[in-house]
Amino acid sequence: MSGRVGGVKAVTLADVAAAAGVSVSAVSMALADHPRIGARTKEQIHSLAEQLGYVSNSAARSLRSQRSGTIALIVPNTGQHVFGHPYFMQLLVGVSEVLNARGASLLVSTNPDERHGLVAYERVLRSKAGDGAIVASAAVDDVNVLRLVDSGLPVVLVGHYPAIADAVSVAVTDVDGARAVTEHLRVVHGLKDIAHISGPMNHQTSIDRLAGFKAGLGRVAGKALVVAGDFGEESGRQATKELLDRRPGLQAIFAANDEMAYGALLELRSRDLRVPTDIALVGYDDFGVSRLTTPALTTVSVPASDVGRRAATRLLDLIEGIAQHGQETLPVTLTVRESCGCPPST
Amino acid sequence: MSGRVGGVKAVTLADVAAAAGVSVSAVSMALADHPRIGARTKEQIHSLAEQLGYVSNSAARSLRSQRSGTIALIVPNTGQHVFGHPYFMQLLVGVSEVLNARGASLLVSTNPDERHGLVAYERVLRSKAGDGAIVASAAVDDVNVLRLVDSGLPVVLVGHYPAIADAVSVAVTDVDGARAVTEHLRVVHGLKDIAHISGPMNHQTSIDRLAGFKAGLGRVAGKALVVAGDFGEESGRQATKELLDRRPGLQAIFAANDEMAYGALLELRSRDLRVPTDIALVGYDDFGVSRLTTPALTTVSVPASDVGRRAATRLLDLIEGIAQHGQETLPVTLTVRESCGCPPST
DNA sequence: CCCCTTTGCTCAAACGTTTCAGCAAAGGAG
DNA sequence: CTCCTTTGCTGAAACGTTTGAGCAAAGGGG
Repeated sequence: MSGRVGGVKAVTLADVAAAAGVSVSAVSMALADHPRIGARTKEQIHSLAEQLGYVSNSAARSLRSQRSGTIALIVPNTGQHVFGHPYFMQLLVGVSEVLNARGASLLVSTNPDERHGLVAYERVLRSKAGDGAIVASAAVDDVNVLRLVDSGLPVVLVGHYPAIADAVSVAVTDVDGARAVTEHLRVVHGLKDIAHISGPMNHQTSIDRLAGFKAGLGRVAGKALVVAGDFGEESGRQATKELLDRRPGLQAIFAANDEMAYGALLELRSRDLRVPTDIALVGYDDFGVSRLTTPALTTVSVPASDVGRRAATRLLDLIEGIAQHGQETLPVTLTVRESCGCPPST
Repeated sequence: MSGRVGGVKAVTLADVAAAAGVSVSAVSMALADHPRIGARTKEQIHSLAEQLGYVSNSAARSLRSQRSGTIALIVPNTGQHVFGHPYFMQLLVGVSEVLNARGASLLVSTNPDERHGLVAYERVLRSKAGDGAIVASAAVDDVNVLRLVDSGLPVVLVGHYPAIADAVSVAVTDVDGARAVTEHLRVVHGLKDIAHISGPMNHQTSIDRLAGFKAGLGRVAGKALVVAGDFGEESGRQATKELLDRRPGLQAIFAANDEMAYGALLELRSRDLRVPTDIALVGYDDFGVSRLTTPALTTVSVPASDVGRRAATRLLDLIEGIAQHGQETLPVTLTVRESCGCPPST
């Protein structure tokens, strides 16, 4: 055993060729199952390669074939922000499932810090480290997304980007979901005074959910009270403070995601307001633990892993030259639990 | 704009060289800040490269320099299993933070299916796609881990591997944590009849937490009741059913992770057993939402993102030739909330 | 004024693959 | 027996980079 760190002596095509007594090309072609290599030779080379533990060098292969076999998941946010949200876990589940099935690798690229929106894109885009990219959770005003799409590199966007009409993207019916949950509060529970804690307004998701909220209010929309958060739990708590101070008799809060709803729940608890008796609360996303809180949170279920699956599938198809067109939209579903005032289901 | 999919014309060193009127080597050396290149030339080349949008081709660079600038996070489980656990999110947070800071990329490698423990390792190990690997959550009897460590490739193991004494690893004080939480139940709350829902016993984490549990029971250890789960919520629920059926007057349940504790909570609720009045419940991990359940879950906080940070740091150091020795162990902390019987903290 | 060092660059090889053109041998048709 | 096709392989080039050797010019010491 060599004392050098990382001193693994790699087996190359040349080693296999020498052992088999044929040329390097023959080995390469045999392993690629090229028709012009004899069956006997192929068999021999295959078993020899196996025996020697040959694995093709991915750098050399990529260089020569202009194909890395890797796709990048680009998230223009810091690591903390990204992985902190269960949404990305679900997305990753779907993406990695498809990539595994199709023999591709996954490069996860996040931004070092909030300033350099560029970095995450560029690293992958230019260096050819990935054959294509899935871009998740970019701000609507992020010019880099546009540049990336325009560059001709295969890219699938996660989410709805009205500004980039011809992009290939996979989104969910956020407007419908937000309207549905709002209407549930208004129609089923007869609540009129409903406030919304929105996400950051430079994200389309926030815009859509806000639009759905307003639509769901129907003709009482004039009373709409909206405070923006940042999708983080603490911002949900802050927003709730503000809402309660501004509108003491508030009947319901619709938070644009579950994490902010948790923050709201904490604040409501600390003010001894009972959910849903004193005030109803609903969230959005339905990741992980919404059903474990007390009361269990009524929310909108977003099929994030399906989104990941579709995004990965379409990206791989795109890379393989199968044309993909426009926006694909997956439906969300209203998940009624107790925090809206409905009775607990067993 | 070319009509071809992915038809991005890459700018190479040769293009920059031509524009600058120097050789390719000069450009390469200038960009690498080699001392034998004149200051004026360097400056000119740098601005020209910037202007043309040159980004080095990562495949070519890797091939020539035998360095990919990428490290792999290997998780010998399927995508679903991996990302489903908040533990990995936290790990990823730490890992990606360090990698970003040090200019490395992250390749996430999971297993296509449970059968082929090999695949996840091999893909990265041999193809040189990664300069090193962080292995998370492997079973203790996984021979591939041993092979990987023995291969000489830089590897950092997450967790405690007694069988591989000389491996570089980052773990947490699981035995201490489990003992602390058990002792809390026994000493502070005076509970004697405590059961444990363990994780799968082919994981060291489960073994350590079980050992800590037994240690924490002290001389009442004879009464120890243990049922194994699989770290999933549903298995926690099943285990709880079994425990309650076998020991009706049970005073407390210590689940080896929070997810199984959630499952236990669900089962206890459905039997109208009140926590902590009728029975105490504690978990382990403290990810995300343990404080949002009702009652808030007493648990042991595992600094998973710190583990990720340390693992990544040590791996990069290892790759750079800075020797790393043996096991590093990070402390866990007991996080007391309400489910053990302690009063709620405001 | 000559020789030696330093400076600033160029040349060429190498990393491990894939792929295309080509060539020898074998087989088949006439 | 000759010519053409097919079969089965080899040789060489190319992908874009890094790097060590080498070379010309400039500078400095004697």
